[in-house]
Amino acid sequence: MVKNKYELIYQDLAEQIDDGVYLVNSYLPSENELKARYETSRETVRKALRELSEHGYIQKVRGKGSVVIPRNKFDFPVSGLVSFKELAEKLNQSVETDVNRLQTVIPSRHIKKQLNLETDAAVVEVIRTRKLGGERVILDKDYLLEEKVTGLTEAICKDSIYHYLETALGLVISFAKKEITIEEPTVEDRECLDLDGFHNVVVIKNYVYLDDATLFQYTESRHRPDRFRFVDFARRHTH
Amino acid sequence: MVKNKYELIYQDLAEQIDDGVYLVNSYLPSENELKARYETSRETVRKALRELSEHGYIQKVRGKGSVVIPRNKFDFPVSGLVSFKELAEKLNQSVETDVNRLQTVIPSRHIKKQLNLETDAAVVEVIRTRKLGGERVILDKDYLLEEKVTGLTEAICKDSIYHYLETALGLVISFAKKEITIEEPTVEDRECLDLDGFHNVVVIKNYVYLDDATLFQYTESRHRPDRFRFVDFARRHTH
DNA sequence: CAGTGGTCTAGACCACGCG
DNA sequence: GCGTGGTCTAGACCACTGA
Repeated sequence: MVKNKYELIYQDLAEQIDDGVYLVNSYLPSENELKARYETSRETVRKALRELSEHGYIQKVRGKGSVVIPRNKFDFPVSGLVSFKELAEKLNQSVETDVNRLQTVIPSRHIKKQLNLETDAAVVEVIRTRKLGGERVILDKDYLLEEKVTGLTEAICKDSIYHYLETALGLVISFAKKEITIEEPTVEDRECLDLDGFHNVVVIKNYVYLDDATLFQYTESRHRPDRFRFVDFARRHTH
Repeated sequence: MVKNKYELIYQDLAEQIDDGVYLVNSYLPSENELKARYETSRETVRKALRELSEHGYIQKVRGKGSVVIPRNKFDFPVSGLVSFKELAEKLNQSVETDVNRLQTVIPSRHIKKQLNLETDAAVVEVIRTRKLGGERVILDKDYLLEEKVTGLTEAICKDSIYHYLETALGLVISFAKKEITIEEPTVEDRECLDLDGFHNVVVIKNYVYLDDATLFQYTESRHRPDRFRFVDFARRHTH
């Protein structure tokens, strides 16, 4: 697997920041210095720095340089489109997934609308509960276009759907639109989650798109409120 | 106010997408075509297209072109660091802000920790309630470094603090780290909000940084759950 | 095959920070 | 004035798409 030059520079610098080679509030070497060090052009260095900036590693200050900014390595990275399995690995928590349902269905009107379907294309419905510390705290309902996701099995759903799609099927997940709201629990929520005394659930609706800009998945992730946390890094855009 | 070339191209294309000149699922002109049309270099066109892509206007597909993707113009843009006033204008709702408190204080230990203060630097505390349709549904608690925000008045707080900082004081807000959780209402929440029967509040903690990478504001925004909605556009990052 | 976007280069000029 | 990052250019080569 050959990497791009800017990708190598990005990873090298990101690793050094994570390892404390460059401390928070200190400056990275200047662009000219990096250009010499990596034997490349300045635009290539700048591309790596741009990615570091977008991902919350550095802040560029005109006339001065690139400052390393604070970054909690173990934060919940929902905003970057991370799957539950990847997340669980980062958090290093005891987690478990139960597959309640896995079937191909003709989508209901509601699901057709969410997936923007004109025709009666078949849809794979996956319903899973996620346990943290033995309690069922997340209910995930996925609806995927069947034509794109052949060969889903219960074992795959217990592991990671994304991992399967990306490695086995070669699909490239590109972007998602996400919506977070607070709702009253449904009957299904009460059945599938250990809600104890909680009066609300946090609902995350996800519309996931592939590389070629086609919408191929709609997901509802329903969380018990005490176990929900969302962190985000946002840059201010003025246009 | 002179604009950069890529900024002009960005705005021109964004406007045309919003106006339906380029429809969802259709392609923008190719980079070479745009380069000729705007009489510029390809890298400059690419910079404009990169911004469109980051902001959820287009998806670039190799070998084919830039596809316009769906985008709800009136969505709640919390993720881009937008102030309540800017938001209210977009939503075109009847909104009102009450300033409950505006004072300079020696920060408590908790606030010092949030703002990462070593010394006893003075902090301006602003507490506001936001009304939507006559009901008090948001409680905003802001803590700003006093040395940076001289001259705050109640009238400014009723309008928009960000607007004052950016225009009158020339501060440049650059990025923020945000955390969303669900909590039990405090006594203060019960006093300041019309909670009716709601058992939870949505708490958004914001750590806001300036241009020069200094942390200068900590904000807690406490929402009644039925009036809370957060939407986000996220690209998948694989590194 | 021609056309598209992705990467990379070498160089130019500008705006800003700081001494 | 010097070093920093920000913008812009003209050109090269590659990888991918689709006819």
